[in-house]
Amino acid sequence: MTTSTPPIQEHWLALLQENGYRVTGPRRSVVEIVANHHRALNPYQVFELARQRYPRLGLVTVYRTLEKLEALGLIERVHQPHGCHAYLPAAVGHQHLLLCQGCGNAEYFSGDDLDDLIGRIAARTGYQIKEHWLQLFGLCTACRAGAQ
Amino acid sequence: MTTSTPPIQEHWLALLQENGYRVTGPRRSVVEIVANHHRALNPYQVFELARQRYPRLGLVTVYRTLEKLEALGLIERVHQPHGCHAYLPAAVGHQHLLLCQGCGNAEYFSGDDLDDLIGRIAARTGYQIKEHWLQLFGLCTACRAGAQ
DNA sequence: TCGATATTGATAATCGTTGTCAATAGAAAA
DNA sequence: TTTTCTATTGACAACGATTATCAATATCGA
Repeated sequence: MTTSTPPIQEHWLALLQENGYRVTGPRRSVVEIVANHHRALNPYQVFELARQRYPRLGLVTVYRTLEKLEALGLIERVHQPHGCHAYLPAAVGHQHLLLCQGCGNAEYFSGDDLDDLIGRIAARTGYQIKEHWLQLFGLCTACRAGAQ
Repeated sequence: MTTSTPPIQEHWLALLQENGYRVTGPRRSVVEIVANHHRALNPYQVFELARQRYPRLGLVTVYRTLEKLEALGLIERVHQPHGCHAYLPAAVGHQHLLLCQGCGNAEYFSGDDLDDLIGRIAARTGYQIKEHWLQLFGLCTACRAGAQ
């Protein structure tokens, strides 16, 4: 039996390659961490985790890699009450975030139903609404059970 | 004719007083700026504006005053794509933000209608949802007309 | 295998924010 | 009013997070 590499990770590395970037050891380690986590990680957290794979890794390289991944639309910044510099694999299409306040787990959901609300607000205020942010915070099933 | 001081400002100063804080020149200048602006201002912007009223004002005092105003629930932090450290006079009750991408103007609106959506997501995901953030971005009437 | 050059890590520089402290000023009491 | 206590102030230093610099290194096409 062979341990297969998660496809997301390979996709990201291929995309870096296709865009003229080199695929290096440090970048592999960063991609591996961010692509396979379900919770928002800030640059230092990524550094600490990725360093276990690639011990010579420098923090600066983490910043630079995250910058490129964000530019390619592979990750996106998450705003939270405590810190606005954590990243998650980007959603497919336009989705919203559901964050667990217990374990930090993040899930996307699609909330198309906002159109009505947005239409009403637009009509009431005269604004032309171009974008919206919606995020829900709560406790996931596991944390509800555990944190009783 | 007497130029009357806006009531919000007086209310804030009174509340500072009631909570055992002293009402000082520097604080007056900060309160005057934040209480009377319709757009989110970061500490340095507050500093620059308030300094016009009270030239000896120090930046550190702005930070400390904003801290107190936030603790008293008089202002709240606004998260935006470019910067998460700007403040606005707090909403009355639970409201959402509508921000103009042109002039930066900020308005609150109530979006009670989210209950349905939140209920659906809770049912679908098993999460117990405790909080939510909703922000709309767009162009206000004036900016729509001007920025043609 | 080689070579051009993108990338790296170490270091320094910068920015925004918070801590320190003597001087000052608010406000209650005399 | 004047006095007195002490919260508050601004200047300065310290700090953490992020960005710039640069010689050494590693990638990947030739």
